[in-house]
Amino acid sequence: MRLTHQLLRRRFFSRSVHEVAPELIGAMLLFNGAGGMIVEVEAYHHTDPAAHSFGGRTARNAVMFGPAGYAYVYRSYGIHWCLNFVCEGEGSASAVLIRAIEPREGIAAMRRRRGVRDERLLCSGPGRLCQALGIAGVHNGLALDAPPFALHARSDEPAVVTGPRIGITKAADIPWRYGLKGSPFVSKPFR
DNA sequence: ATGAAGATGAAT
DNA sequence: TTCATCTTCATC
Repeated sequence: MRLTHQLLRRRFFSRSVHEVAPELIGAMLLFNGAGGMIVEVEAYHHTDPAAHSFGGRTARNAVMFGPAGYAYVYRSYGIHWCLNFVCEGEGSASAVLIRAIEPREGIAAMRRRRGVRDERLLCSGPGRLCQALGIAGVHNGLALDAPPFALHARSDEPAVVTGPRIGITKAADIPWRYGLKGSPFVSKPFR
């Protein structure tokens, strides 16, 4: 893989979550050398009733209230782990949920951790991609610009599509899911 | 102490 | 469509 493109630093994430989310489409996410291109994300602004931080600071969402550029990892449905990138200024408590990546690096390790061969089933979904990359609760609060994380800016501007979010009951109609147009690696098709 | 809901995924 | 699985948070 060519690493000619820029590493995403804290400044990249220190902006509105609605600017950062679409710009993450096409970026490269690596964790301990395994990962791929981000093809689907969801924006969670603190004013959004569906955001974990909406009801105020708790033990679980504390990282969301910290500075931008850190990983917020939480347990979903008692079984899965989900990865977010904290954005905006400290105290804003807004983040982007990483929902799917197109596998590029460390595919053998991903298959081993996931127990499936089909590349479309490796990282297409927030729980799946965490399992494939080996991301878990112990990684909550880690900086995104230092190992084991490595995030690289996209070199071209891809075609981005939007739609309502997945698995949301409150504010389900808010179209803050962003995806790479035509990608077969999104967790659910855009329409 | 208890209970209901939950930013999911896999099987049926 | 059902269900596994369990943390989190509000309520009693």
